[in-house]
Amino acid sequence: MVKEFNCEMVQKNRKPPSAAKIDAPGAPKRRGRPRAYVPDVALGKALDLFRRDGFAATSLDDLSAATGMNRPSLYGAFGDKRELYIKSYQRYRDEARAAMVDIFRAEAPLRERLARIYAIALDIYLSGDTGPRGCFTVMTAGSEAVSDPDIRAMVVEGLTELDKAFSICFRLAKERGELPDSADGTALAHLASATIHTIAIRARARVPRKELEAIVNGALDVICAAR
Amino acid sequence: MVKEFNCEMVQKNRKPPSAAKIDAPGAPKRRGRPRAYVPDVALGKALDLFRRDGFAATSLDDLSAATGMNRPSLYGAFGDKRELYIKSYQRYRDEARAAMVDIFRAEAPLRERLARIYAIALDIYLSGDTGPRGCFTVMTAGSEAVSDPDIRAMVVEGLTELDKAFSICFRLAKERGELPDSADGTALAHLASATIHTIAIRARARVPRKELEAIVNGALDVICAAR
DNA sequence: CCGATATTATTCGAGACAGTACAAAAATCA
DNA sequence: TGATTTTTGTACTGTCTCGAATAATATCGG
Repeated sequence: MVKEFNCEMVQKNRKPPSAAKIDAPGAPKRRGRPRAYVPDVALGKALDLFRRDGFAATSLDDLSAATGMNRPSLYGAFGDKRELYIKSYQRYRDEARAAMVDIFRAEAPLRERLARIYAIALDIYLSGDTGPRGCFTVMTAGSEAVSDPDIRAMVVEGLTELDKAFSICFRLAKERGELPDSADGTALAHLASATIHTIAIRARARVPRKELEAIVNGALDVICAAR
Repeated sequence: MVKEFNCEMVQKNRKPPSAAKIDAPGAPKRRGRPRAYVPDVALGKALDLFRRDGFAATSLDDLSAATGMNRPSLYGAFGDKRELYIKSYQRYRDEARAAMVDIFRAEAPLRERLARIYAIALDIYLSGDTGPRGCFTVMTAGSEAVSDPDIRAMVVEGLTELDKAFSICFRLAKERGELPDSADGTALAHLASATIHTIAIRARARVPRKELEAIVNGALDVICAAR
């Protein structure tokens, strides 16, 4: 049974901000025993695990083994399992955003811009040593988002951020005359997001990249011919 | 850590077909102590739980409580947790198919047929006492499909079944002159499936029905205007 | 009525789980 | 050097987990 998170109780028993004070770049010399890990790479390893197995199927022992940190260090650095999941998700979003943001506004023609976005998305979704990792937003929507309001809020934000990026992309295309003014930019953006979602899901089911690319190309044919 | 299912070993230790012999309709009188449960409704309860919490976060105790069957009865009727999950998924697919199959081939005009499909999909995805249950195929793709080949095969089958249903729907529309011959039925089918997937995901994130309907309407505008 | 059969109910056990307590270790500051 | 601070490593707790073993119960065939 998934417990609803009782925010009041939980927060009362938790130290205020605590966990994971990342060292400022202008190193003011930390005091005690030095860390045996690099918080950033440890968070990356945790993200890998969560993306592969999901929240419930990932144990703290797994995370401990993958990060090389023992359990108390994990708590000290990132808080409990849920906090670590949230931080992992934020990290995922930051990476995905960084990989795509420039392309949405690039000078290239619409179709090329979109094609590059989908190529990067496929890279993200199909990567992974043990199998395709899919889209963390989509996976989180399917699992934790229903019962955990905070996580749900982040997922909704992730979904709408993508919608908006596509919207801006299509508005730009209309200004550049690549799409007629009559085209419904919002509807096209939702279709573009939907195409992202469908390839993320199919990637998880190990549908080969060639097929996913064919789906993307078909979608781009329809979207770029909108009137 | 999610264990890969070792089919050989597992199947070797398991009684041949065993579990869940559903009573034939022409009741030949069962022999021993009568069941205190109706297998079909118990399976429905199990499906509800799995849809809400996913495989990993649903315990046998939860299932036992929800079905009213104690653990040994669960095993006797459905096998272990994984088998129960698989049977639940098959049940879900059967129900979804039954709810939609007639509409795909109905005489109504294309847009109306599609609108009715999406209305039913939204009913399925938004229903649930404790929150929207989403699409079980999508949720399973996000979780178990990567590591479990059998489950993955069922998920792929579910995805392609929907693609094919939409394909047939669009072929019919072309025959009826509702779409030009030049329209790419396969691409449109994938877009239609993508729209199903995106509303399933957003439903899980508690996006309200009105917004989902707006997304559907926008998608139908584009799809039905294809040339 | 008695035996066979099939289900239920109780209980157990070995292991995994999340989270914490505590002492040892390694660095800085004085 | 010695005191302080922070992290590490080990061990522990109580709970939950799945699956199975056992015994009690209820129906049917004869």
